[in-house]
Amino acid sequence: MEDLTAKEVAAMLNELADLMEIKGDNPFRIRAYQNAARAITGQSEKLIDIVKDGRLQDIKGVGEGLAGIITEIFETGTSSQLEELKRELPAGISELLNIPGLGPKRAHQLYYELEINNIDDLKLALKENQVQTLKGFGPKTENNLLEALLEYENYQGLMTIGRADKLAKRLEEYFKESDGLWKQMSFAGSLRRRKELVKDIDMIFVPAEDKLEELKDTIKNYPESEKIELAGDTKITLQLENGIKVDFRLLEEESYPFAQQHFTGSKEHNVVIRRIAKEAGYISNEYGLFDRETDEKVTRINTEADLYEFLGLSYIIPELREDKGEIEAASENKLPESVELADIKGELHLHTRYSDGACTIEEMVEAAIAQGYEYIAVTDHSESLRIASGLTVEDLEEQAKEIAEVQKKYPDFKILSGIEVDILSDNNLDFSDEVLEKLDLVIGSIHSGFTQSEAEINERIITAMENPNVDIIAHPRGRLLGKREAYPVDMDKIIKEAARTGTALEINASPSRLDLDDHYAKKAKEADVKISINTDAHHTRELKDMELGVSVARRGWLEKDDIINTMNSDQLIDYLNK
DNA sequence: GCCGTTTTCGGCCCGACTGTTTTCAGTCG
Repeated sequence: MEDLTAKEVAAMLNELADLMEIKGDNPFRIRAYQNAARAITGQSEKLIDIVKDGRLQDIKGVGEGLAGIITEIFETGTSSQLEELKRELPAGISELLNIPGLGPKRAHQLYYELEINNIDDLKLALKENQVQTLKGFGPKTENNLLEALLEYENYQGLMTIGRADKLAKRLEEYFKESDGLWKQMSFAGSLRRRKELVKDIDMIFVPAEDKLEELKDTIKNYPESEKIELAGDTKITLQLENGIKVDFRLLEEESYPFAQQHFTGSKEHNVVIRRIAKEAGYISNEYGLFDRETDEKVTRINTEADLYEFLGLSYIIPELREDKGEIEAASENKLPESVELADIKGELHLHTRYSDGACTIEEMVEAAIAQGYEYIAVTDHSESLRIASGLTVEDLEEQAKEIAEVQKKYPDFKILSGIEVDILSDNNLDFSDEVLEKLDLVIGSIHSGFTQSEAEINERIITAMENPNVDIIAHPRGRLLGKREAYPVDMDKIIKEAARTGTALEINASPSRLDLDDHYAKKAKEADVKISINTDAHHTRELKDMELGVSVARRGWLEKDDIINTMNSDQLIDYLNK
């Protein structure tokens, strides 16, 4: 039996689906493959265990056929169907589908009529005007595809939610200057669902009376826009620098709640919502909910919550709308009571000038108080992390004195003395137990030895968790979003051991980390592992990143009680002393 | 290929925009 993750198997099923699409297979069959790919990644159990027990068909979306394919992948490392398609279609062809405006039908034509089987071939053919000779293509399509291809080569990534938030803020400020032109304005899409990586930004507007045209012009004149991608009656797409797109939808006021729901997505969530509406005898779209017989609009829906209620569901927060079990839970009234930003009572991971932070202890305290917190833990780096001027034992004693001084000035606020201690490559911690014992809070983390094997890194983390002084493991996977992959680590094992040793795992809220992510945060909850949401702030302003960490927690179905820094300071101190 | 309080067949979400057509196909979200 091959050792594969659900994600790896899902990638194979999606590749199968892509190739089947290009070949021209039955679209419903293709969707079944895509659904199954998503369904297996949404499982909390390890996929290999489900396969071993022969329980694949218990997963909704996996029937006899796909269970066979998935089992075959585990037994042989691949699928004979996939291998056959790969023999039939060249390797680079599925990448063509990544170019905006180029879907399976056109890829099919390009391959079978012009023998184009990769991006480079396509670029050449477009430049030599061969593509416009195909049926259904013309000079405009050819030109659009060439532009899209060049953009794709230039920018093919997703932006982090942190970056998207900054763009969104500038958009919001721009449109607030012309607030007479609209009655409603909101963001939707994956930005509103708070996904860690966002492809584009979606905005919804209800224009003020007689201001539709003026609003459209204002949108088109957005100063950061490099190109108007498309502009219709109700929809405008702008392209900003680096190929980032912003979609605008303009609707009547009575459509607003439906549009919010519709454009927030996800697509998969909406497919199920519309099916439920259909089964109840309605058509659901961005304009309203309509009786299938009479075409009459349901008038008593004024908010998104009304819409969910009408369909027999409790309100589903945007962060959960991924069709990963939330609709079933909503129909049974079993949704989590999602943690909120206001539940967070303190910050347990931050840096000061003692190591690589930019601010003093007192400045961090002031900022935390301004944010409504009851406590912080000062957790600078330990000695061996020289790049971040890690503290020696003497520095740590020095710092303890300063903490005591500042504590006197702020009697109603609790300052915990802590450390972010390096878990060294030889499994040892950077400080002795004698040093660690004296501290209120110890965070263990890996900042070196990323090239070690998975077994070695597992062992490092597990050894650290077995040390009774270690309270939290920081950024457990070590990834930097869009920059560095996670080091090899078996998170299922780490979560199991965290439960056994009573160690909390961190959701690192820094926009470049978001580690744990929503997926593993959910798994941790299901294993009864406590979570600490920490910003790892190196500056007072970074304490505000907490919102991103809370979003990850909300996407991971976490509730207040799953998170240690929702406790008040007395409860937290009790918890840490246990 | 999956699914079932219309259950073993016959469905499978819905609409906007563009470019290509002359009533629509393809793509996207």
